[in-house]
Amino acid sequence: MTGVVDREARSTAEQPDPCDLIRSVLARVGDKWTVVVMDELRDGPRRFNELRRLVSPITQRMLTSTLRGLESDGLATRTVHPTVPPQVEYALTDSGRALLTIVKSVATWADTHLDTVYAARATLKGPKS
Amino acid sequence: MTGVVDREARSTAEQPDPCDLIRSVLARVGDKWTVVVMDELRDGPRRFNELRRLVSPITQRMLTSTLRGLESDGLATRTVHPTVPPQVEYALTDSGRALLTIVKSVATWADTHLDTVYAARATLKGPKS
DNA sequence: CTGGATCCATGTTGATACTG
DNA sequence: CAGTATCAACATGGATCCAG
Repeated sequence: MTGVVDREARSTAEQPDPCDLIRSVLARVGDKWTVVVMDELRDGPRRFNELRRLVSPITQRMLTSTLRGLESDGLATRTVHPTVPPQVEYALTDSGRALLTIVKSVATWADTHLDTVYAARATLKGPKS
Repeated sequence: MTGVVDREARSTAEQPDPCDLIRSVLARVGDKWTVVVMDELRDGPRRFNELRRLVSPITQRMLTSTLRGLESDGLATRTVHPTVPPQVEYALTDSGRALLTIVKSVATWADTHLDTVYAARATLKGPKS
């Protein structure tokens, strides 16, 4: 990532390392469920089981852990409504929304370069030896 | 990813599923080494052990596997020079370069939202109970 | 309804040694 | 130089059961 983020620029609040953060973000959007969940939050807040249904075959454990991940990076918020039965709403933050936009540009990239990718994969499989 | 890629649009060459491809790309850039390696290829071709040194504590096994991954998605090329000792050069393709650009926008995002992320992480750790 | 806790199968990574 | 092969450590995800 040289040249992308000035590692020594920010004066005092020198947290771990910007590069680590970048990697952790990439790892997060690279995991199995995060992006799908974020995408389901694009139109507004969703409740836990609502997401569970929308994201189809995700397990509770994974949904919980995915949401905790989003929350812990400030990409989504968790709002508990003290009703009975309990209701919990999740919503994207502005940060999350901004990141989702970037992720969608990856989707666009994929769409644009479909041929390249499949061609490359096919070549490695069996170019007729 | 609803709305990003029209799942049914492309007529005949219906490979697996664009969504799968998107996920596989996200997973690739989300892994530990891919982006770092790509970034080292940004200024031109590099040889195997050259990359090995540049990417510091990467193991041969991981470098090989990372490069194979890039190659298999058409993000980088592998050129063998039949000299002795053998020389192998890796270079980004145009696709790879385009993807790297997008990834760098994630880096920019991270830089912009540093505060949000760290604040969220700190909040989850110990908001003074 | 929301989610914590546990167990377990599987995949991924690193260390190390060996090869054309 | 540029890999491959093997094995062990670890992380990840799913299934299941329990609880506020």
